[in-house]
Amino acid sequence: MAANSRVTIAAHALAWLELARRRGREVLTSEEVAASVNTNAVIVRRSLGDLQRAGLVTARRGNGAGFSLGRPAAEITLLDVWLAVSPEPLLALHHSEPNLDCPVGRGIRPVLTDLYDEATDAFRATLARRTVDDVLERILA
Amino acid sequence: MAANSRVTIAAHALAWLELARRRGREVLTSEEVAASVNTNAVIVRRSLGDLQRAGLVTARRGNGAGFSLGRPAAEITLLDVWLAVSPEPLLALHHSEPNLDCPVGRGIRPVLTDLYDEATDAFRATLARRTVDDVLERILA
DNA sequence: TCCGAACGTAACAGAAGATGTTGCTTCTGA
DNA sequence: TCAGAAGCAACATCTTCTGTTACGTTCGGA
Repeated sequence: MAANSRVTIAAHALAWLELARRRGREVLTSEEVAASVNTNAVIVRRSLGDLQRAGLVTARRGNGAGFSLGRPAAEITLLDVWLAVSPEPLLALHHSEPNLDCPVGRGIRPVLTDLYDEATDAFRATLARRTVDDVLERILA
Repeated sequence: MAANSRVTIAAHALAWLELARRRGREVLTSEEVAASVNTNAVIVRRSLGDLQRAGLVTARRGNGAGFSLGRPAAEITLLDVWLAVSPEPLLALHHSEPNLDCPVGRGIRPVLTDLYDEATDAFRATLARRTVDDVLERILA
């Protein structure tokens, strides 16, 4: 399958929550977010559920319920979003253990793990420099 | 599915080809590579086929055939490998077009594309600093 | 205290991709 | 010509993602 689009859905929802907030609407329902993202409300609730667990949004239940930002949009980085919704590493090791009788098979996994971590750290550091506020400002520019 | 392991398979195969070369074996069959990676020979041929198209290995057919490195291991970076085998972007945009009646839906895609490209470039730059030779040296260290 | 709106979540289906397997074709050196 | 090995297509299986329905849960307000 293609890379998953969870970061995109989450970033879209957060930017939309921030824009609504600026317009005086502190709370949006999953239906309202889903209408902008063009997906199902359950997908949004799942995604925002991840963000809630990470403290990026708050969810109110009951009558008049919905989601709102858990902290200022300028203090939510794309790295926060990525960590909240992306459990998978960018690159995977072997599915089945390599042949340990071969020097390469015996030693390659920690080596690749280190190298993949280096690259992933660079990826994360770049995401950490951009916030939901940046995203919205660029959209409105 | 989890992130794919094609880069891992390819890097493993290349490191093994280089080690074999140092030991005096210029050519390995897909069966021999598969034995080290612990997978099927067809998987190896598919993977090395990608690398061949990128010029990283050469394949000889016929009797006594097999694969060998297309250029020195110190001149094959992990970025070369990644580009040869990874067609998918690290982060995907929306599966279905967002709602264009919403300001966020209308403007978010190019913004996220730019931000994802930034992060992906950082990831690539890190991979570009490591070669197959580095991988093998670390394995043997 | 009850009701309704909306979140939380489980269950399921469909689509797509990755891996693995078999079998056949093609190439080429000996 | 022959045998070994790559190339390649077809298929099965497994997993993940997305989408959908359904139902339980929570809580403000009448």
